[in-house]
Amino acid sequence: MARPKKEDALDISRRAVEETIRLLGERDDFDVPLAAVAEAVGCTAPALYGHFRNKDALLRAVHDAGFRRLYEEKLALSKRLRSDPLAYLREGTRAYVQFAFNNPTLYRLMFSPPPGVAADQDPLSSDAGASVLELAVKAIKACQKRGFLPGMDPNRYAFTYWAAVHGAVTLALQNRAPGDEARFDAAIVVIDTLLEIIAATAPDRR
Amino acid sequence: MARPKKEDALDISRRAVEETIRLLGERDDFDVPLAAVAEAVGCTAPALYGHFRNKDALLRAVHDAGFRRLYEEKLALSKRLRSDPLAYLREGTRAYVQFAFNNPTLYRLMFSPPPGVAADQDPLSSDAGASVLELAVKAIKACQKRGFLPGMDPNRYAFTYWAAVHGAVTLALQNRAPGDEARFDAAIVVIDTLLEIIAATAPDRR
DNA sequence: CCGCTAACTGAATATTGTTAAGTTTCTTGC
DNA sequence: GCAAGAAACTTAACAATATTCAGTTAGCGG
Repeated sequence: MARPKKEDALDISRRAVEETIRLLGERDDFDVPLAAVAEAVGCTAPALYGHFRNKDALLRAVHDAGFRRLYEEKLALSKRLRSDPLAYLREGTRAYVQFAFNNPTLYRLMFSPPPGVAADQDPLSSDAGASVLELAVKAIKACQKRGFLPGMDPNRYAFTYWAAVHGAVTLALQNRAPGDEARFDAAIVVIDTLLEIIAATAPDRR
Repeated sequence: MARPKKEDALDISRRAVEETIRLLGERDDFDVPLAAVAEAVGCTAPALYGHFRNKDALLRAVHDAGFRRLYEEKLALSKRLRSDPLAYLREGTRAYVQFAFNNPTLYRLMFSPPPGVAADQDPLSSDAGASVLELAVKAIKACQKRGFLPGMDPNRYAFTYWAAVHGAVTLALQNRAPGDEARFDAAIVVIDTLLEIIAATAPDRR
């Protein structure tokens, strides 16, 4: 009873990541047992150690795959809305929030990972999170070309913008949003507030 | 070998929380073994079950104690700087960031707790986090009395402000801050950017 | 057809949260 | 004072789960 029919090695690790993401969608913490992942993939737990050094390595792969998904979703948007920077910023941010609410546990794994998962990650250069920030920087720069946020350092402002959105998302997911609005709305309100501020920085057009 | 000398029940659960906070300071995840807490307190692991229903309940107590500490630190500041709202906002935010960097694991437990710890927490009314937000609302209102942020909804703006600071802190702690500055500086820059924006909303005094 | 390697399996081990049963100390009614 | 009962802890047992180990089988080069 070893070596089933014939299984592509790449296939099994790719499927392990996919199934883990799926299983994360069904629970609210990321302590998914390795045995559950193995069963979903169709093997036993120790078999996974042939593809990942340990559980943290598997979760790190999931973490990275999450950033790739998020990046690709946002990239698709930017192609559609290249012409209107402010609309792209709004819709891109909404897509970001939507992603977080659609995959709350995955989002938590991506941004508040247990340290074993995030460990030894290069300060941020080779990290998938960097490319997400890059998108924000591009969006801010595009807004500046239309006259918004004149004279501001785009990197600095993009990081502040991203921090606000990310903070609102995590607070809302944690149910720490104020008022009686639904949690999702609380995050949307933050976006609207930020966009109002940016819009107010436009040069007068009177 | 049971029932040592005489131990106040309140004393042991208070010390369990304190020792857990201390132990959290020595590690970067919150999987501190119950046995370690028990040894620090001076009892065995099962003894803790007389004071907390389970480990999650202990961590929830730690979570709440963290908010109380944060709240008290900020409250002390507000008494000293009541006269200058913008300075209070700046210093209070710096104290907030300082707290997060001084107690990174505790901060993560407070704001990204495993769901078992945060569970059944009233939407937010009876939560200690609400009082922290209250401080932000008061600070924003005080700023408005001095002419800043005219006409804005203070609750909405306070939440956005808090979200930005919280987001910057978590991103910085996760080493996802951009550029080559130290992580702490990255969070400070966000504060400065936010304060610049608020200052720019003041009515002209020319 | 033979050995060799890769890749997986079942069983074993270690850690850790939790429960069970027993024991000692304190308290309280008499 | 003292016996009965409750309180609060102990040690031992249990359960879940990550990880390791030794064995076994499938495919492949000769």
